[in-house]
Amino acid sequence: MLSLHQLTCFLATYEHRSLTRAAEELGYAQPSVSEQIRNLEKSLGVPLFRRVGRGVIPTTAADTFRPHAEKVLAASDEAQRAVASIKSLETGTIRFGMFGVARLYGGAGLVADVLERHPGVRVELVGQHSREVQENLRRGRLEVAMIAVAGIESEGMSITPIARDELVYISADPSRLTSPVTAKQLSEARLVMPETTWRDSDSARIVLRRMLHEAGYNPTTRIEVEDIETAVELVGRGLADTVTNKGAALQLLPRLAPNAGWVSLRPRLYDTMAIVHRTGATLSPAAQLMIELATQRIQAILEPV
Amino acid sequence: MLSLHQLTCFLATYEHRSLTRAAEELGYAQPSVSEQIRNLEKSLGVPLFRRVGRGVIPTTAADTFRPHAEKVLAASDEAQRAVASIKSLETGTIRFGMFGVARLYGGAGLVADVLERHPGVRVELVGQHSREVQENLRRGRLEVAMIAVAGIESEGMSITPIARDELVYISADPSRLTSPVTAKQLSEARLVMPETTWRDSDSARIVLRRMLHEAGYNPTTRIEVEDIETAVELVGRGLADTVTNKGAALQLLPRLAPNAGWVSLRPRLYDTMAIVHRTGATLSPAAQLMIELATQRIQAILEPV
DNA sequence: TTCAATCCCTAGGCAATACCTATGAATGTG
DNA sequence: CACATTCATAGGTATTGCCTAGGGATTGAA
Repeated sequence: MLSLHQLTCFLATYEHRSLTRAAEELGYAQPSVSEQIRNLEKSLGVPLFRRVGRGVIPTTAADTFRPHAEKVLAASDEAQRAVASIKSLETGTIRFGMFGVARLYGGAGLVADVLERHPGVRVELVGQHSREVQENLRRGRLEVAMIAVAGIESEGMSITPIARDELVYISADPSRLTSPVTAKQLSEARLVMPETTWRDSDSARIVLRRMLHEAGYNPTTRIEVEDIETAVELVGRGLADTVTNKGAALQLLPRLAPNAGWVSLRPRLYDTMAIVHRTGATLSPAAQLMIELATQRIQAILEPV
Repeated sequence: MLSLHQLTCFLATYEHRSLTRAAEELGYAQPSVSEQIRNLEKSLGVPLFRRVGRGVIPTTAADTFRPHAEKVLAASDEAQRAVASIKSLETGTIRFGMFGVARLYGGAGLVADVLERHPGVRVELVGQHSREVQENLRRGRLEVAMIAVAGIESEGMSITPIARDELVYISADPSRLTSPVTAKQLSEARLVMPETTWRDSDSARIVLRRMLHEAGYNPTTRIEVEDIETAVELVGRGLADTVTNKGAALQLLPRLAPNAGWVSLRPRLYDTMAIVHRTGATLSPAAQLMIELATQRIQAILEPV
């Protein structure tokens, strides 16, 4: 079986025309190099050097072999170098899980931050929703993610809360924004809610349902849409009100529903943003970088926990 | 220290997304592959796979590493292949296809040339006739050959003309050699022709038949023999005339028919000598050597094309 | 929920390999 | 003819590669 070590010994010997000097250069004893060359010759089935009194002389087979050996070692170096630059985040792909709303808080800026520090890198923000992201985490397709969690569930996962995001009531009707909205008002409101597909596992919805149940009401929504932008736009047209994360509201209202406003709930409700990864996993430098940057961004916008 | 074996294990694991299946493919126990991957990860300083319940999942570092690993192994294979073909020049057998007449031009000298450069080698000149040689080429029993071709036929074969050999009229009767022989004279002559067995596919005969047909004559031969030496000898005895390659005539006349002479045909006809091998084949050093030597020999005697 | 199957890891043992030092044999050199 | 240099061999130790056996975790089905 050919080995890279044999090739190294071969090239040193070829250059120096001497096993002794090759061994010196490589820091081995002379018989060790001798043995490597012997094994290489055996595995190739061709003598590579003629042993003459003073030193060794490469055969024509060695002449032919040399450029190939150099190419193999060069490719090997290149392979190591490629991985080393991954390690130092010079190139490669960083994959980070992020649910829908979080991208509003930092998505584009996060990518910008990463690219600014590591211009060669590719960035992927994966996941439409925190639940889906969680699934990918569990299956190992994602190393780390930032998601919204309703509680500290999911065993096997290490969840580190980094910020909380208040849930607020949004409406285009100023009369409904005069004071904090109660469960009763909420149950009577005409609501448009986003994230239809994930309605059962969306953490904001879970928190909301819990609050309503405790007050003895059932959640009812008039309209179901998939993305929060659409929901906010509908609010802007006065067709319904909605409840969503305050951070998202602050960002979207001026653009999509300038005539609408927001007010807290009573009692106040919060969505928790957390960094999640498999318990016990050693995080890669890429993951650690993303955690740091994402945390900074989120905490600059929301209330740190 | 990086090793080729680690790369092999890595690629198998990467492809199968499973240590167990990689081990199966490579014929090892699963912990052995596991250990190789672990060592590779250690030496690269980067985790390559995330171990998740069912199988393993490559990290982005692994994605980056993979093409490099493949390149290293490819270079290694190439290195071994290169030496293997060198080896065949030093210990193996060089087999070269050559048709009957060509051996007159260089056969013995060619073998001498090869042995002088590669004393350890065995040389075989294969083939009685260009047609038979072509058959062996087609079946892959010969890598390369020098044959006479009537045209550029034979799909799948790469044909490189290297020289042309005039067909000349040979006679012991000086009166028939005073001027170039025409189709009419040819059709009226008493001819002895060699290569009886291959009469239909012999390129010299094909060229000759074509010329006669165009002039409205049918080829008729008085005597058919197998080898050209016999034919020339019969010409020397005045029993018949013949048409053969000029190169062969020049070589054989002094020895076998000193009283005979030759004259061109009108119009002049030529037999083409060409190097033939399977299209797309990578020629071994042995083959390249033979091509070079044979071409030199032939072109020293005949007119290069 | 439970159970069996799957898959990876760890542990411990054996064999092969890598490397060392010491020494012998061959070949040029003074 | 000694001497210096260089490679090969011998023998011992440490490391590595590979194996089997068994444990823990995840997955998919009952």
